[in-house]
Amino acid sequence: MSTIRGARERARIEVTAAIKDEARKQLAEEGAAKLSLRAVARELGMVSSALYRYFPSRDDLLTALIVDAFDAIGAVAEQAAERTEALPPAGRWVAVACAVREWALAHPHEYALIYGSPVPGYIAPTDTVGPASRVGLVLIDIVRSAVLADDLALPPLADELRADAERMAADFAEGVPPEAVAALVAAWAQLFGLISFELFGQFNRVVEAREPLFRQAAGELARSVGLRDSGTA
Amino acid sequence: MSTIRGARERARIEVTAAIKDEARKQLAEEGAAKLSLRAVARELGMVSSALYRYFPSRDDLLTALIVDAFDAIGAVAEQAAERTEALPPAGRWVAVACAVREWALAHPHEYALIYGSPVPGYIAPTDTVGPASRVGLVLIDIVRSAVLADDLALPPLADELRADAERMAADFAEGVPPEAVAALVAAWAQLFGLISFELFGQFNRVVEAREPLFRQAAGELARSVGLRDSGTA
DNA sequence: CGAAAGCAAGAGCACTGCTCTCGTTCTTGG
DNA sequence: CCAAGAACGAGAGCAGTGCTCTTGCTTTCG
Repeated sequence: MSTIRGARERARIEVTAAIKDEARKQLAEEGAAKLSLRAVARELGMVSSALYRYFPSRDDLLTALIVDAFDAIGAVAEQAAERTEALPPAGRWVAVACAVREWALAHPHEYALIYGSPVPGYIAPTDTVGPASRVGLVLIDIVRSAVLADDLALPPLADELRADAERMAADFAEGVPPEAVAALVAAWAQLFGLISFELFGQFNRVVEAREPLFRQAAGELARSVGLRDSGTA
Repeated sequence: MSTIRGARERARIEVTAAIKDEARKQLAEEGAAKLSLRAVARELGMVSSALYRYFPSRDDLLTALIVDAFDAIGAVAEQAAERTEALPPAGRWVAVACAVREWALAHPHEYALIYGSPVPGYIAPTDTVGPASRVGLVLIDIVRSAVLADDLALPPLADELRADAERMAADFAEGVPPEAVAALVAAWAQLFGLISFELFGQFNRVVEAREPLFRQAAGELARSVGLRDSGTA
């Protein structure tokens, strides 16, 4: 599959990429709200209606950017995990968290696009769920690789939570005990809460030492999912 | 101050309130992106230009809604804290957290307005910082009221964080030890991370038992700031 | 009472997303 | 190989937006 049949198909791929690049550029400069199809077309030297041959609507363009952003932040997380494979799990956890945070700081508008308020009538197309889960899967993997070596003492689960935690474990975190899965999902959300507060201005006039605070909190989150600082393996 | 001088002034207040109400209604239905000045004016039976006598721009209208939303969620938090004054601190913490979450679930678009991605060129007018800090102040108060009775064992702070934590304690959390202040600020962000993930769809197809998960995580966050479950007031 | 300030209305500008039509160009099956 | 058909870019146009400016009317107040 994906063999390029002719000049037309090749051109289509290139133009599609050019549109996304220009859109990403405008997104980085002005934010999603100011992203204008007409401005993108103008900058590319084509007329606005021509753009609809490639994206059926503005929302579809945004969706494409969303998928790309999820993939980018997912790739960053995966790379950080690979790069630190030798480290103890808690260290890997913090490394992944810091990598994600740094990507967010470097691409604030793209981060806002995927972890801020859903922009349009917030449909969540099915093609976003795959890329969207990559960061989470990295965190799960780190915990999974550690859970065998470490007998963890996690807080017991309430009954209503236990059943769902077992389902989650079966669904996407096989081999991880339910207590850890529940803590993991919560820690996942909390990690992005820290990043969002920093990025969206909630820490303005409050926190100055943001990187140290993030490291400290990420380290505590690692503990909360059962990773010990002096973890063996 | 604030004595109503005449019919004109009284009318101005009423019209301003009517505009905000209609805007809030449209915000709740369609979200901030779709909020249209012209539609608000239309619904109110006036012409769009007349609206500019009351709000100099669309962003100013949004800012007014933001302030109101911060006040509303702050009031909810304060009420929850008052209502549970007799409970042990950890219980109050969870009660406040749940109250905030429930307000968010009931007013998703208003929540997105204040804790989602900053909508316009994200200026943060000075008149928003007061209302914005009310929830945080409630949490600080709970910890402060408990810190005397409980000798807490919190993780030590890194050097770069310690200085800032001491500054924060002096600035807005007098009487709370720096370890608790750092944990508090992080827990504050993490709390809203949990709410945002649930509200913005990140938990779709992942977490089903969201309320139990939130309670569990909020309880752990209470522990993380030094509040014991069996705390003796 | 009359000047001044506050107000609503309307027209208008520049911009947006999106649709439709019309020639042109490339692709492909008979 | 060439004609039918699909893909494409350009342009005009529609409905909607935020915002400005001018024009009269009404309320306020010296």
